[in-house]
This record gives sequence, C-alpha cells and structure tokens, in this order.
Amino acid sequence: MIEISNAELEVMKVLWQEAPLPAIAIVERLQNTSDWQAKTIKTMLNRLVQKGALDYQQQGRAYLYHPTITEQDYQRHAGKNFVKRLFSGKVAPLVASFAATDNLSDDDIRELKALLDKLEQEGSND
Amino acid sequence: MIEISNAELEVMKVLWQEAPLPAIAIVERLQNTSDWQAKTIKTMLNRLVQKGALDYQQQGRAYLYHPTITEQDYQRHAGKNFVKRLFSGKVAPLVASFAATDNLSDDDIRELKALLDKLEQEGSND
DNA sequence: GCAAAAGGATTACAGACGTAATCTAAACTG
DNA sequence: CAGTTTAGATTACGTCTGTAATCCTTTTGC
Repeated sequence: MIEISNAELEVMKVLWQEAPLPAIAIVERLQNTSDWQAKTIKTMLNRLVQKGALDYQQQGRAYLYHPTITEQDYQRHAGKNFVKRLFSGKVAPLVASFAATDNLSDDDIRELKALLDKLEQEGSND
Repeated sequence: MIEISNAELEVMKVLWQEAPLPAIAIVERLQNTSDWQAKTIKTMLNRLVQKGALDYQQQGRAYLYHPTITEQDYQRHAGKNFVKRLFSGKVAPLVASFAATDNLSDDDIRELKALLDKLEQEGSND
C-alpha cells in the first residue's frame, strides 16, 4: 500500500474533500491552513503522483488532480498499521490509553457504545 | 515529546519489557525478531540516547541501557498524534474503520464494551 | 606481552521528507 | 511581437532513517 507522509497527507485531505481540482485551487485551500509556498505544494503533488496516490487529467495547460485511493481505505490501512506497531494490533488498548489521559469525553464514550451495539447487532465477526 | 522511528521502536520495546540491559543482551533479544546486525542496533541505541529516549549507567566497560519514558506514556503520545492526524482526534471513527474491515472480532467488541462500562462508572470526563 | 575480541564512538551512504528555487515552455498582455 | 506571468519539470539541500562499516581503546586469551 502507498505510504503518505505527514505533509503529503494535508494535500490528500484537500482532494478527499473535493476532487478533481487544479493545482491552483489546492494551493488556495492550503494557504488557509498552512504556510507552504505554492512551489512546495507543487512538489508534493508531484510526489503524490509518482507514488500513485494521485492521478490527473490534462485540462488545457493545467492538470486536474484526483485521489486514486479513498480516504476510508487509507484510514483503514494506516490505522491497522499503527495499531499493530504500537498496540499489538488490538484497538481496545488504544482506546484505554485515550481514556487514561482524559482524551475520551462522555460523549465519546456514548458514541463508542452506540457503535459497538450496532456492530453486535450486525452479527458475528470471527 | 521525543519522536521514535519504526526501527528504533523495536529497540525500545525490548527495554520496555526488561531494563536495564547491556547492549549485548538487547542484540540477542532482537536477533530473534529481526535480522539486524549488532552494529545496526548499536547505532539505534546511540540515536535513542541522543534523542533522550534512553539513558544508561556504566557497568565496567559496557553500558546498561534503560528507557526514560514509559511505554504507556509513549503510547498515549503517539496514539493521540495519530488519531489527530487521521481521524480529527476522535477515536470512535478509528474503531469504526477497524470494524469495517473485520479487524474487530466479537471478543474485541466485548473487550471494548467492558472497558467503556468501566469508564462510565468511574465518572465524568468532560 | 601480544594478538584477537569486544565495546562504544565516529563515519558512511542511499532514500524519504520538508521546504523550496530554478528551468523551460506556453499563454496572456499591452 | 516582446515581456511577463504561469504551469509543470527538474534540481537543491539539510535532516531523519535504515543499515551498516571503520576506528579507537580496553580487555582477555594464549
């Protein structure tokens, strides 16, 4: 699976929100949330194309970029990797570690319980 | 907070299991789970000391290494960062993404529910 | 006592990453 | 038409990482 670096991920997020977009629009959106130069963003677009995370169509003299992987797929891949690396692949200890530092509000707990109830209803996963 | 790379993390894991240890013992333990040369592991020990993730006492001509951060603290830090990066800081969507690819067994679900029940009892977290 | 082994310190080196600047060709502007 | 702007392509460069090798010093085995 494609590995996406931290900085590159910010570019992907823009395109996961809306695609396809020309470089200029991506630059605009990122100038709200970062202080990267346009050239820096172009570099990342290039690298993402080389990695196969983005593709593009020519539109006049410019390109229209779009992701080749969905955000969900990337989240699943990266989440699984991360949890494997640090929590032996089990997600419960991660949740526990969140709880241990008050990073889990009552709302979060409710949300998780609702999610788990739904999963339980949906049937067996073994 | 100290950033620990993938390879370095394997070294930390050894010392989180048992510390302090001399380099030679760390090398031995890692030769079961990796194919790194002893020299490679020494390099990582050096870097971890420079980063401040490890410290050591001299024991004769050798060093006895030990972590300066607990595994729990590192997990919390890294977990929080990761979830912020990819899931807007909310852990529930990560759990959902695990569920979406059958990475969540019935046992996992039970474990999580038990954890959440306990948290709910323990009182308010807002 | 001298050669070999062993420990740590220093150096190496290619690829990824963050952050751009420069180059080149096309398009627009006056 | 000539100069300027713009798009993408190429090059740059320091840091971090993975993966060692070499160097220096001390210890140890004959």
